[in-house]
Amino acid sequence: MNLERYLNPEQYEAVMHTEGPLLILAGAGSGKTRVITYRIAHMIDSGISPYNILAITFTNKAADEMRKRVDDIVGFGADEVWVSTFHSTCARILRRHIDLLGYNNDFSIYDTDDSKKVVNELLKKHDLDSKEYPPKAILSVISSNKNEMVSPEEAEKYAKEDFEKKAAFIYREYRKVLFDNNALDFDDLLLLTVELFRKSKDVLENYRNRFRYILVDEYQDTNTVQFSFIKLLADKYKNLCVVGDDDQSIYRFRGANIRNILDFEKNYPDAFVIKLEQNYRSTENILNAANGVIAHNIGRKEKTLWSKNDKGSKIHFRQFESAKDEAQFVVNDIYTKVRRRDCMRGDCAILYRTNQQSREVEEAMLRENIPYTIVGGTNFYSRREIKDVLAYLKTIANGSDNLNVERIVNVPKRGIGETSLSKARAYAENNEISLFDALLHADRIPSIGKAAAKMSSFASDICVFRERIAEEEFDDIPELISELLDKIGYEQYIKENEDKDEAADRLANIDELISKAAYYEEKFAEDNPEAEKGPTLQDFLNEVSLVADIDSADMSSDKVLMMTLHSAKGLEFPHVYIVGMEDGLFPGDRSVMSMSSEDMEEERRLAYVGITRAKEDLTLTAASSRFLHGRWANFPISRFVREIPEELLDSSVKFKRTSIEDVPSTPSRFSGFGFGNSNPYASAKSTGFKPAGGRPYESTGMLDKNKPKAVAKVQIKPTSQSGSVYASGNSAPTAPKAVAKVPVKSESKSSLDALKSLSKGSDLKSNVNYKVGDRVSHIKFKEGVVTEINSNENGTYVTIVFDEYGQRILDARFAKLNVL
DNA sequence: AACCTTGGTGTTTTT
DNA sequence: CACCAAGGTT
Repeated sequence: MNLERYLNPEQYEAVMHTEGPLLILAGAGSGKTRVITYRIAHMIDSGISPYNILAITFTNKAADEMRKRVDDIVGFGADEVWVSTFHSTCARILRRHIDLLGYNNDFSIYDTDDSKKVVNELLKKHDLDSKEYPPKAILSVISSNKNEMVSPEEAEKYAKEDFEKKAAFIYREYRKVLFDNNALDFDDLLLLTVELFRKSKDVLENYRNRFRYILVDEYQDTNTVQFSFIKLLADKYKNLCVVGDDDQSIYRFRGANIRNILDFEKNYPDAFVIKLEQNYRSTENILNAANGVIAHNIGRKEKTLWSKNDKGSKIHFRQFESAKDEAQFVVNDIYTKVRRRDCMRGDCAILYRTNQQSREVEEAMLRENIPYTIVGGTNFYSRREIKDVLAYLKTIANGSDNLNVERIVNVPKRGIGETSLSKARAYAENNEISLFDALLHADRIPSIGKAAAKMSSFASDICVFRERIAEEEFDDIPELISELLDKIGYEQYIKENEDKDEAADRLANIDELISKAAYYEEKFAEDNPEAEKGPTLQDFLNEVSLVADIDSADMSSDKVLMMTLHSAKGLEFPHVYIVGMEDGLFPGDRSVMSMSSEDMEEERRLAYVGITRAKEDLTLTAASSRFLHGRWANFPISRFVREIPEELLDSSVKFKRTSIEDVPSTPSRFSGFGFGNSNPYASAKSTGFKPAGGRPYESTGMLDKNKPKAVAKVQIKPTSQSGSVYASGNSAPTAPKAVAKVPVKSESKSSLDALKSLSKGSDLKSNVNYKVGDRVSHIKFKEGVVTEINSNENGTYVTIVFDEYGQRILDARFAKLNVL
């Protein structure tokens, strides 16, 4: 490999320095990923066994990408490198050895919701008022204690005020409950792995010898327990390379300790330090804007990013009257750029401080029919139907998990109510058995009556699945899930208890889960070419518990991306919009009011991260007032905008509101169709057009849920050459030109729901892109031939004869079929 | 036992 | 506003 051709001198040095502790201070856009991948490739090339390399990345997505890129360079061995996140790495280690700590290897992983439930129950049990002791606050105490490796006993000892004492007490109880349920929360994964290493020298020695070369990306965001984990592993060979940028440390709230990177040279006195300061990503203007902002932080490692890139255009800044105008401006701007062929939709990202800000922008996107993807928000895996199914799977895997048993024991309804359940609970507690075991032998519970039969039938159904897994009767996890759903009648339960749209949504999500399982099976087979068996149920549960929102984001289809500034870390886009640049929002209330310089500096780093995502074009927007926390409030322009050197901004009205007439608009788009037609005032408010007479914009037209009977005339217009119609989520492949009359349902909870169901209506129809006789492929059932397509009032159903699975009738809305 | 209404509450960011 | 929890009703 002639590496010098591909790397600058500093990068080259970092790649070649494979032995001993190494700190790479990599400024934003300085080719960090390039260095890491070439470094791993070089190591493999120079004879180091890929089996001895551990690379910790921040997300699973980054891990997959890194493996792929290494593979592209060396062509072999990349799949033997252990690349994954802290949490996944620890989960894998614990699945093998946690019995040494008294847990069972089939442990469940609890998410934040689960943890919150446990805390709530504990508060109730000990008669503590949840107002005086907010579960959220308690949880954050528990979490930071775990991150700092403080035991409940120590926490109780050091607690001074009443709240601290009670929190420490709940912490102790919480640990007990999780242990009894054989469950681990996110923090436990790290903490218990460190405990394991300290307890078992054999296990530690084993992993030390395995991971002789360790690489940690995004090192500025590691917390104390992660630091210990790495230090324990690396202490024998000391081949530890950490990569990071202290200016991009944005996870203090979850325990990240910026001192880990600032003090690296103190912890490893013989550490070699390399600074990467040449930026290859952004225009000079963008880079200077970022430098101008971050310069206001003190106590950073001194570095100056520079670039040979062009100046580029200036930073655009606009302030609007409301968040709605702001959103409309951004959406119009993207529309215009795309139409002018300045860029593709997928080149544009809209970033915001808080997830709820996505709402206003999403509405504008839907109004203009621009395809988009929202990363994050309500996590797929925290949806009710998904949690239900996963709770069944977790119960099958781990019978001690009372929390998940409670969730599903009467879902779908099987007539097991609170009274009989509390008897079962009491029985379990008195006999020191799990709730599940109590249910299984419900006939032994005193005075329980006819609920006993229902309970034991529920429990034995679960047991049957357990046995069948042990007997290897299921080919794969999708099959297991499908049979489970059949057995418990989940689909029927959803259809009976939700209205049609909602039911369709939920069933689509379940279908998505099955697809994810199928995809995971494939990925597992690729990653473990030697494996004779597929992944276990525990493997799958690991995977789904530890996915980040960003991991499953589809970046390749041409859609505008919307995400929080946090999620955008590590990514780059030609065109970046940051909305909500307001003091009080960004920087947030807390940091403004508390005036804690640490909070404020972290917000500023977040601004720095946001700005440096942009390659060519950066647009910052603000609203002078917005509806927040249930009321209208006024917001001044963010100090971070003011910290950008004035000459870099394009706006002549820099600190004045852009009046609505100044919003550049694209008139042709709004003539003839669109929501605006049904109400000129709504149109005016959202697009910047004033209706004749200049009346004030008080009406929100059909988007107002107080006018439920409104009928919107919508033309779904093709927005690309291929003529696709889009909604959030999956794109649909055909282009109906028809004008659809869609009633806005009175139950619509919000204007957003109304808009969504409108675009979904068109989406569903257009989803059928195949006809009788077509050969199609399905993610689970592989290939087959369409023999029949039927529509009735419930929807469209496709009959397909699959090569391997025979005839199936699938709901056209959910089946993801590709024409071959 | 299941459903519906009301009221009170909270509000960053995420594995 | 939007979500959840508790209480009252069928």
